[in-house]
Amino acid sequence: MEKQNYTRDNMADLLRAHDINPTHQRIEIAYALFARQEHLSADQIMTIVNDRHSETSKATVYNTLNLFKQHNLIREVIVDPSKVFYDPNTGPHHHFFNLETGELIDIDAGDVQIQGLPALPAGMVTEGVDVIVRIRPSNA
Amino acid sequence: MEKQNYTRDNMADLLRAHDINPTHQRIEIAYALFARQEHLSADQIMTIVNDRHSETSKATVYNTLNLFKQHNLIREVIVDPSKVFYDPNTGPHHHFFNLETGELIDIDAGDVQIQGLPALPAGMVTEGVDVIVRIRPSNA
DNA sequence: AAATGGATTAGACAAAGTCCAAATTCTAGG
DNA sequence: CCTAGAATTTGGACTTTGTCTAATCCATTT
Ligand SMILES: [Mn+2]
Ligand SMILES: [Mn+2]
Ligand SMILES: [Zn+2]
Ligand SMILES: [Zn+2]
Repeated sequence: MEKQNYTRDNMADLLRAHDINPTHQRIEIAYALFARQEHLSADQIMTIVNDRHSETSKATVYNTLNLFKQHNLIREVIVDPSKVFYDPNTGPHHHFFNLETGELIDIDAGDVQIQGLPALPAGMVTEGVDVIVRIRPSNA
Repeated sequence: MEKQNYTRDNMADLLRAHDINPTHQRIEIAYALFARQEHLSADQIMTIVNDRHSETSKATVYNTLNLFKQHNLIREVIVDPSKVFYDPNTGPHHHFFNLETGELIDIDAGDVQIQGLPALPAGMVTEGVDVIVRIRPSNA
């Protein structure tokens, strides 16, 4: 929407803005997610980041993704039973989930209303509401 | 709602009604889910089924749960990044997910309306819509 | 340059789930 | 009742995702 120039340089600024010390590896991982604006698994990110040249270990990929998550730079999407997807979009939104390809497509939450949800159990508050629309090719 | 007498005997009928050959192990696994009407992981089911006496292998637990799912006797709930929950309720419904305890609570879908979802990508049909309300204790 | 604290790493480890070939159990026919 | 064939179950190897730890590396400060 607003800014769409995702270079490695302003990845460092983005990280600093979230109180994250920008290191080589962290910049590469952030760049992989933000430049593409896609939903990626840890394994995909590891492949992308190590594709060109530099080496980033599996431990660092997981460390970094969990760090980004804690600082609200990215969020997780739980939709595939076998792996977590990491999402550079932290704004309120939902997802189409293509059951055929595993692809995720964002749905802006601004246009969506959910009505008729029952009252929360006593002493509970809502942390968030996730809507997942599972879709597949019609000619399947 | 309707029937709430879940005995091992009518588990066999239930399995036959879904074209599943009722074996000892399948009856025990179905009984674990339907008598409790809870959302259980494969590991929890394995523990329950082997608790009293008989032995059921891990392979059979997974084989059976996948078989039940294929025959629409149960459904999966994908909400915890580390394990799948199996749900004896196949009617349309959503879930509260207690982030503290991992507990799932059903929300009947009859009362819930979702409006403002965008059009599906071309050539796609909806397989289902899942709503997950993540909740946590307010005094956290 | 040395010290320090943070970051990264290899590799061991754990947990969920799948796969396979062998063994068991079930079913039908004779 | 007995047996062949089919269906089911099983132990254990294997894969994948993710975590953990102790050693190493690196950046910043003095
Ligand atoms: Mn899994
Ligand atoms: Mn996992
Ligand atoms: Zn998204
Ligand atoms: Zn449910």
